[in-house]
Amino acid sequence: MPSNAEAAEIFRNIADLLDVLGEKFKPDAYRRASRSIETLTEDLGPIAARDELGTIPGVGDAIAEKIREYLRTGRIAYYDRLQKEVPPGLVEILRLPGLGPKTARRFWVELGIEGPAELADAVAAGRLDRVKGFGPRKIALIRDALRAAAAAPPGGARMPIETAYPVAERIAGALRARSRSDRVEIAGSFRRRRETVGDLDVLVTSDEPEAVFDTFSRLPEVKEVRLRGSTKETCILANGLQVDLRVVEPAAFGAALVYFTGSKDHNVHLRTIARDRGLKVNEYGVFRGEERIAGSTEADVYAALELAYIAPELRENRGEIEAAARGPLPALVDAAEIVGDLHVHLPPSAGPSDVDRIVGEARRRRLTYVGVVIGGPGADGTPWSLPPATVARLIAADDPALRVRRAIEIGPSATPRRLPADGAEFAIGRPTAGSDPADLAAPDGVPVRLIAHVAGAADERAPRGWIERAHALGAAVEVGPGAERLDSTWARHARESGTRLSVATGLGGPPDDPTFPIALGFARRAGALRPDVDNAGGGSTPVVRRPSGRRRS
DNA sequence: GCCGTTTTCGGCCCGACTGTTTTCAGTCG
Repeated sequence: MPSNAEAAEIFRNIADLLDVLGEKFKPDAYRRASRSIETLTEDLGPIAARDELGTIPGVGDAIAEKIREYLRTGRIAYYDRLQKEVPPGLVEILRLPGLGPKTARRFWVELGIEGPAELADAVAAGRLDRVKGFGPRKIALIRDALRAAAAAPPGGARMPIETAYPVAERIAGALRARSRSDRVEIAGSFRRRRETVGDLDVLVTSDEPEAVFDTFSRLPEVKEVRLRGSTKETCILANGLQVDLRVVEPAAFGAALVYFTGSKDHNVHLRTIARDRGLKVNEYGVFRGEERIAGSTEADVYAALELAYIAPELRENRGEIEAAARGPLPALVDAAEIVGDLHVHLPPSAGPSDVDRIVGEARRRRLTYVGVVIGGPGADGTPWSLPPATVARLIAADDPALRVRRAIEIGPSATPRRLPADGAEFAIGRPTAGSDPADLAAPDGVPVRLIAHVAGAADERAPRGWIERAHALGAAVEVGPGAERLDSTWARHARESGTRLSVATGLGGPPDDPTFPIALGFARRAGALRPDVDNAGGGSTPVVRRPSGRRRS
């Protein structure tokens, strides 16, 4: 089954192989095409069917033809040929930290080394000592890299943003509290809210870089300092994540934030625009000749390039720059606009005090309504419901400032029968393994307000049917923080089909629960505006479309 | 291999850091 991810990987591998062969510009061209394909919102198949492969940034005639070949046959002959030409071990050498194409090629051509094992033998035998350009430090670095690669599984794995978020926030918080730094911001794909992050780019303004580096290096999360200069430090965390910390002056903070937030292709496009306007842009600012004309804020940088501000979540070079050149972009849904959450869970054993905790937190967050799930099929499929005393406390908590509503969860194959459906005011559809969206229906008189998917549901990778069902029921689709359960894909499909989203708030979770910022970011990446979001305020969103004849509180 | 309100040919982002150097090459992001 051809996939965008696999095609992107093939083109990335082609770039590596061309690197080793000493090609100059082709590797970058293939990498650019690979990154474009990776961030596509649509499968390659339909794009090819419409004959629109050429509209993908970085894809020209030659790569379009290779994509068609891949879609047709599942293979690319050019790739197969390159793999025969270059020993596979050389690509492994290329992927060792600190070793690049030039070095790998020299090993191959000058020493006949074709893989990591032969390289290790050469190091051990001292064959590298006599080679020009290899001093003792370099050789030690190679030895370490080989040892690390042998000990660790093949690295480079990206981490789900949900996993990286708490540690990223802890680091940022520690830097804010313990150093004399004025501004601390985590940039990179983390700030763009990609589903996964490869590393963390932390940006700090301070007039004492050394003190910032000292604080950072001593954090308990930091396992190893890999390099340290006057403006930059690179560390490895205990969980394996790499963190690049940079200290910049306040006058350059906006420019640095743009630069290190990326994406790379967004930046390259910005520089092209700058050049067209007779300007230069780098991480220090926008320059006309020697004069810096912008740099302290991101808005200044975009304005100097005659562009409207572009939200980080949109910076993927998918047309956002062209749109910003035409005028202001529509405002994406904002954290302050989220006014409620209809899908708050309490465990079946929860008591009245748990209700108070949830309600208190909802008030602190200035929400105007919450829906609490009082029953549904449990993880094992058997029905459960909250104890009557807890439900009574829920009803009592309802007041004009915070409307509290009761929900039940339903699934097509496991519609609960022994639930207090009597007290439920709306239902939340929950896809279950192997179930058919068409079968999803709530008990009589109970409106379905939301369809929320959970990890492990069989159809979560093919959400279209569920989103269509939500659309037909007039329900919203919940967006959560799960990279692996493809929440951001759900958000994109829902948005493209005009189905409303609901942003999960993580209400009731632990203090460092990343649910809300990530779910919100996924919605924003999908281009969601306030009217697209069911739980974003604006006055037009009734909490529940209530069946007629019901009590009103 | 891609791309074009300077171009269909001749460019291709740009700066920090490291190691090995007597002024620079390679790697990384």
